[in-house]
Amino acid sequence: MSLHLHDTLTRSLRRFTPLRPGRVGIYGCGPTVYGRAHIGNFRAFVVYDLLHRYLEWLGYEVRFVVNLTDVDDRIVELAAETGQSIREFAAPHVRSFLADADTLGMRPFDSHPRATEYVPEMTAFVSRLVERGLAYATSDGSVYFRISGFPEYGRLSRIDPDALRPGERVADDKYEKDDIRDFALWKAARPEDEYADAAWESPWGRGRPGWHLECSVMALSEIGDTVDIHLGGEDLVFPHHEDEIAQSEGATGETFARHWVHVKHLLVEGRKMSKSLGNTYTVPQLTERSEPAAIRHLLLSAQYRSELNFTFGGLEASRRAVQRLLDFRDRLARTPTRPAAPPAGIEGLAGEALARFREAMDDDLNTAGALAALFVFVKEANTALDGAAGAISEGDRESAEAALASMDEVLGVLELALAGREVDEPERERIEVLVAKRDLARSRRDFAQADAIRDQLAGEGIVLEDSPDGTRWKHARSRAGSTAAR
RNA sequence: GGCGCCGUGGCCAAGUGGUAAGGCAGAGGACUGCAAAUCCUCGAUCGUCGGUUCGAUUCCGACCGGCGCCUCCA
Repeated sequence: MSLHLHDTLTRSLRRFTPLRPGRVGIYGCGPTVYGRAHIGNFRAFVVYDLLHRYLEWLGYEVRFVVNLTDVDDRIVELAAETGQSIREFAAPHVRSFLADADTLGMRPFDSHPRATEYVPEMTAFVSRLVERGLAYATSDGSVYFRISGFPEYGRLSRIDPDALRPGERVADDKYEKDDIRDFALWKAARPEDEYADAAWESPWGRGRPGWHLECSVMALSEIGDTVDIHLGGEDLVFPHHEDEIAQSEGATGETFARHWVHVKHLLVEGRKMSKSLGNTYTVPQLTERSEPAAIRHLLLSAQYRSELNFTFGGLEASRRAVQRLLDFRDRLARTPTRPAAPPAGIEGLAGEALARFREAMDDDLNTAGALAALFVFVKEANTALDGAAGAISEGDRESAEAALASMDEVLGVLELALAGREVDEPERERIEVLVAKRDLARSRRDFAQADAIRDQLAGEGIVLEDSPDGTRWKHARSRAGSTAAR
C-alpha cells in the first residue's frame, strides 16, 4: 500500500500523490491567537505534526505551513477592551501556542504566516475577485464574495446553497449583501478596529480582512495556487473551507487543494469541551497532572477521524504505556552483544513490526494500528530477550534499536519521554549514592532500611529494579509530570 | 429540519464475510528478601431486532442510545 488519506471532498480514501513528485506543500489552519489553545485544539495540531513527520519519514520534501490568525472579531474586541493593538494583544498567545506545541513534541513547521503580514496580498486578491465579478463592494466599504458566481459552492460540505437561504428577505439591511449567503472578504473598519490598530487602507476604504480570505491568501502566497493537502478541524469544513475553495478557485481558476483532511473533535471525559463545563484543559494544566509524552500518546491512541475521549484515566494509562516503551528501550540498551551470540530472531521481528507500522500509517494515519505494531514488537522482542542467554547479536540489537527509533520518529512519544527524564550529574550522583547505600543494607539483609530508601526515592518518582546484575533506577515519570498519580 | 459520525471485554481502541490487534486495569503462575521489570496463562458470541449469505461483528434495513457540523469553535 502507499499512503492513502481520507479526502473530505470525495468522502473517500484516496491515494496521496503530490502535484510535484517527491515534494509536498501543505497548509493547515492554525490557531486564532486570542487565548491559550486547549487540548482539543492540540489534537488537531498533533495530527498535523504526525502527518508532517510521516511524510518526511516516507522521504518527501515537505513544506508545511500553519498560519496564525491574528486578525479576527474576537481579537479586535479583546484587544480594544484592554487598550492594546491586536499585535500586542496577540503576542503572548503566539508565544504560548509555540511553547505548548514544543511541549507536545511538535516539530517546528516551516512557516507560521500571520494574517497581519499579508494584508497587501489580501487586498490585491480581493481586487482580483472584484475584477472577475465574483466580489462586490457595498456602500459602507465592505466587500463580499458572490456565491451565485461560483456554481461549485457547497461541494466540500455537501450543503445545498439554495437551502442556505434563510427566510425571504434577500436584502438584509444590516449587511446590504446582494445575497444573504454571500460572505465577507473585506470588512469596513469600525471604530474599535482603529483603536486596536486593526485597519488598513484598501481600494474600498479602511478595513480589515475577513477570516476566510486570510487563509486563502496565505496558502496561495506561501505554497502556490494548489496545495497538496489542506488540513483543519472538522468544524472548519463549513463555512471556512467551503469559502476558501470558492475564493481561491474563483481567483486562480486552479484546484485549490488536492486533498482535504479534517480532524475530528475531541471529547473530554465523555463530553464536548466547553467553557461552561470547565473542561477546556490547556497544556500546562495537563502537564501538572501527567507528562507530555503521555498526553501525546493519548492524542495518538485513536485514529484522527474517530472520536477520541480524553480522560484523566486514559492519561494515566497512556503514561504507563509510554513507560513500557521506555523500559524496553533501556533493556535493549543494556543487553550485551556478542558476535557469536545465536540470533534471537529479533531482527526479523523488527522488520515485521516496521512493515505493519507502515501499513497502518499508510491506511489514513491509523495510529491505533501503528501503536499496536509497536507494542507487539515490544512484547515479542521481550520474549526473545528472555530466551536469549545473557547476550544477543549485534544485528539483533541494532535492528531493534533502529526499528524503535524509526517508529518513534513518526510518533514522537519516546523522544518526549526521554527529554523529560534527563538528569544532571549532581542529581545522578545523589541517587546513586542512595542506591549504593540501599545495596549495602540489602547485603546485610537489613530490609527495613533498604525499603525505606526505596520508598524515599519512589516518593520522588524514582523506581528501583533489583536484578542479578545489580540495582537499576529510573524515572517513572518526567519532571513535567511531577505530581502524576502513583 | 439538512448533512454526517459512532456504539467492539472494566476503561481506551484497531480490525476482518469464515468465529476478534494493541494499551491500561484485574486474576493466577514463573522470577524476587519483598518489590519493580519481564514472560506465561485466563476473560468479549463485537447496541437491539430483522434481512442477504453456506456463513456477518464485518453488507442491507429498522429501531434504541451517544455525538458532531449547519452560529468566524481545532
